[in-house]
Amino acid sequence: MQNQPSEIQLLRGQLTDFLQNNHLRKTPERYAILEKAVELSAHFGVDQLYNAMESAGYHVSRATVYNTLELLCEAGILNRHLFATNQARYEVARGSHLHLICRRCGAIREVDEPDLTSRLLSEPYGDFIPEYSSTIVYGICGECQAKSR
Amino acid sequence: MQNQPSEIQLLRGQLTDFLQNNHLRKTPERYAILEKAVELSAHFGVDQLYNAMESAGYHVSRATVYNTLELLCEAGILNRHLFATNQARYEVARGSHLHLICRRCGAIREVDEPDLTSRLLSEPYGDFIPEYSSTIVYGICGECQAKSR
DNA sequence: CTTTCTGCAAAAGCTTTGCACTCAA
DNA sequence: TTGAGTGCAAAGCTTTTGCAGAAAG
Repeated sequence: MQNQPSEIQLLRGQLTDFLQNNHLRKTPERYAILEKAVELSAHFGVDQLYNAMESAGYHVSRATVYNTLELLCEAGILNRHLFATNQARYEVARGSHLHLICRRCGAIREVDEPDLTSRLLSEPYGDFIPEYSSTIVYGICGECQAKSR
Repeated sequence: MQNQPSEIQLLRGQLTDFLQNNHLRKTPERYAILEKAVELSAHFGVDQLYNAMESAGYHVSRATVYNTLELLCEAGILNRHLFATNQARYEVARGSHLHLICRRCGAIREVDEPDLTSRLLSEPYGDFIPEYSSTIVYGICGECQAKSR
């Protein structure tokens, strides 16, 4: 009897397929970055990933991090979001949820919304091919309301 | 019989109310920037507004543009979005729609979605007070598909 | 008159780019 | 062997900040 493959195993396979199909190279950096991306909590930024890898004693250049994260998006493994700040945030593409962003402090909260993504992606948009969606509700979080009182 | 007030008249009034309620000053720059913001097509960037004002012979500093656009968001007159680029985009807060963004060329297309906004804003989010929403569907536009063939 | 707001320029932060070197195929 | 990929550092953009001067109330 075989074990169920873990998420990271599936994602590694997904990356391998993507690289092969597109005649791209399977470099150790690409797999290492995928590994850390999955390990980090949701909505990580480039710097966060970079620092996490440094701390783990695995050095890659910032340029490679940028390149690889874009590649992982291209492969459909990660989604790229821009929330209140001008710093790109990434998350593993899974689940259907929206993001609550506080306009004051930038705090991000995730709210499950089971049908939202599939509904947005299944609509007809003419010749535009939808890939993933990003829904943000901007407002003020409880903590910041308390502060301004 | 009185004429219906135009949108810009309503918005000027909205700005005046906001400034008075918050004990802020009614400077000519603030009204001039509001004017241009409404005049510009949807999804304008800071630079676009700045240049438009220069062309019109009305000089304001970039810092003032930044400050005022934030103030107009605070007043609920504009909404601020971050699409694929790291350049903030603003639009007059009206209608309920989502945005299709091409991951290749960054083209923005607006699609009406009558109930989306009200649905997102009326949901219960605990102590988070929702103000406005931003829904983006990322994908590849028809033009870019044609190019890569 | 006082304090907020504006203008200017410098600084800061994220991302991209160019080039030499490395290594996957 | 060879060209895609990586590392490093510099450059590029957008946005923020600090301070002196202008002007709203």
